Amino acid sequence: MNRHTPHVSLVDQEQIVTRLTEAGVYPTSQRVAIAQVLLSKPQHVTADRLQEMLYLSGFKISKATVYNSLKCFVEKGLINELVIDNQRAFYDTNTSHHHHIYNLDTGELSDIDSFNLSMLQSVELPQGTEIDSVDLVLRVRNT
Amino acid sequence: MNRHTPHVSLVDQEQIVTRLTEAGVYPTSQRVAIAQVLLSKPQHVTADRLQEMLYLSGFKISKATVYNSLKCFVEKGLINELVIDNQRAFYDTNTSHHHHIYNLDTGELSDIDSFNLSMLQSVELPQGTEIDSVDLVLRVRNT
DNA sequence: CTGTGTGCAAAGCTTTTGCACTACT
DNA sequence: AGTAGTGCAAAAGCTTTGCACACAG
Repeated sequence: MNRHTPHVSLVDQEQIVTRLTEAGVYPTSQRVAIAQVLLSKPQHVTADRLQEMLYLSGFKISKATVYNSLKCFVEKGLINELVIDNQRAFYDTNTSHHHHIYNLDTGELSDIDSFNLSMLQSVELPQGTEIDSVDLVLRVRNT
Repeated sequence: MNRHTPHVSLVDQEQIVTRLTEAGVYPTSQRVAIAQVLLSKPQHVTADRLQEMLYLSGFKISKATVYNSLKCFVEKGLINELVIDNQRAFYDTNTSHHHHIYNLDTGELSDIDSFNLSMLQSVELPQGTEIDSVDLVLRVRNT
């Protein structure tokens, strides 16, 4: 196996192409590579970390393309963009409704299953608006 | 009143100096100016907007100093830094515990009084960590 | 051959750093 | 004069834009 051969199987590639197409994303080679690395398992990544992972898998894709692809995936509902840290965006492959624990010391991000937030029903929204999402983040520190 | 005279009273200045000193912040002229404009009323501002407000009040302070002062105020508990939008930090002069409604269409940010989040007691925190803060943001869109 | 849409270098933001300078001792 | 700490220009980091290029019809 030479150094340009990505460590992925054809089966994965076909599944990914199908998944992208069904979501309405045109499956270019860059997007397929990104989706293979990103969607392979439940994870929270930054654009920077994703580019690094792509590089380690043998793909050389510009940061602009990584960002544009992530944005495209978010718009089509394949992943979620998280607002966790003012310095950088995190992308979450788990699109089901859940919340997060963010370790301010280590940068580690973990999931909390969605719990009942029925008390939100009593919140008065501003005139002419509707809820897009409810984001809850527990920020923790090492003791 | 010439154009270099800021529209603030001496009484305000003295109160601000006292408040900064009590919080452990050395009251330099830039910090006093920033605190006067920032702490004059409950509000949510970005660094950029704050610099603009300072300019309109007759103060010319570099963006680096605005950022460094805001960071200093956050560390001393005078204001809170909010994580609301991946593009920029918001600073909140209301340091009591409460949550936020963010309008994705207009960028408008409003408060929700803190409600009972007792269900968080059942959340298992990662080993060796303690809660620093609990942030809840309702993201809304115009209908 | 035409038009739609992509990939990426370069530009544009936001935020941090490093150092000259100030203000106390 | 020494020292601790500030203000800001310049640097760094994150994200978007604009245009050359590729691909489908």
